[in-house]
Amino acid sequence: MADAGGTGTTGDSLLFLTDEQLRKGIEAMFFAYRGFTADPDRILEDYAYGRAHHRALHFINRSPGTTVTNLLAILGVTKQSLNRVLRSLIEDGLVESSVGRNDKRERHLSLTPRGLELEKKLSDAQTARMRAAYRAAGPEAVAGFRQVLEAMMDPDQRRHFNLLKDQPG
Amino acid sequence: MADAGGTGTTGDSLLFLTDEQLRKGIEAMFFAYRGFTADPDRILEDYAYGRAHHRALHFINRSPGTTVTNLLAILGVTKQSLNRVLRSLIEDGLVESSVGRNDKRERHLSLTPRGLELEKKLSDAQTARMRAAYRAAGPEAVAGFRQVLEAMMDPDQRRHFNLLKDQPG
DNA sequence: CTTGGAAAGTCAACAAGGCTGACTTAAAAT
DNA sequence: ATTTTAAGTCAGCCTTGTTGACTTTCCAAG
Repeated sequence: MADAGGTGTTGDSLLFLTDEQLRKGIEAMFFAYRGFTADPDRILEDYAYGRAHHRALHFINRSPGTTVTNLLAILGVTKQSLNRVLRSLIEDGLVESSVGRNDKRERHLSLTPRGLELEKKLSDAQTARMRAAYRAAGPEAVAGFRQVLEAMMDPDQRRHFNLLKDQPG
Repeated sequence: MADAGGTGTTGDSLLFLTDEQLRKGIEAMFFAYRGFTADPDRILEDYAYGRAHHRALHFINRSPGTTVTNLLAILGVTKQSLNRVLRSLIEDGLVESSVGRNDKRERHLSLTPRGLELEKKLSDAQTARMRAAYRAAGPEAVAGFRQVLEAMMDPDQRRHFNLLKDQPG
């Protein structure tokens, strides 16, 4: 923690590493995450679903045909937690679970037309805010935003994040 | 939604506003927020406290003497939710609640030495990750990170965020 | 001085969504 | 044939959010 205050002897400006700046970054994450989830949350109320359902819909849409095990690793929750959410989505006809071809133990998950519809509704709401923020901040700010977020992830999370990259979606 | 794909006629590069880029931003927020909370969460386990306790400690530390009403507005939860958390922190001697001078209905909240100690422990853990991420990404990336986060906030949240700015803390 | 309303706190009940632990079934791998 | 893996289920618990109803305290306006 030497020179964390940035007032030391390094000529290079490290003022962006002061405790005050870091604290503000923490607070920015807190307030921004609330905005980030606010719009989908409002929509989900009408469906008696929660954030957990949204996450499942998002990542199944993102990687159609993914297995339950893979989804568990991405979401970082227990099998029981995910199962509760998945069961209701399957019962309601938003998600389809099909037995694996090669390995019949696996279940491959995909969205039904109704599932795609809700996912799009949620995604549109969340993306609208994101787009406005991106547009307001500009491309260079967005690049920085993405760099810092990626650096904040745990290595495992970053691996999952990068595996999602550039998929045909 | 016109030209959201960025393949249209605008000569200006709007590739950072493609649906794919926005989706990646959403996923980056999700994975990064998990990293963001991971370290404090581990510490809180030892104290039988949760994230809600951490948030209360953080903002009381940030604005010593703040009132319950102000804290409610910042945290965006109900009085009952906050009260449960606050009560346990007061009972355990981490937070002090004192009757207001001018308005004796108000309670002014501040951290006790023990409260300061835990807040520092949590803050140090969270700040360490933040500092590493900032350092890895560099000052310009950090500026962009902050710009985008601020643009994502709801106006009310942004107001609270900016009121916290540059306090003597 | 009385009264209306704001601030704070409390009690009860409930829901979402995490968790652990124990257990079953089916199929793949050894 | 046995072990391991993938999936699913049941039961129970915790945290943290919610509503609604209610009390106490106290400022401020009529």
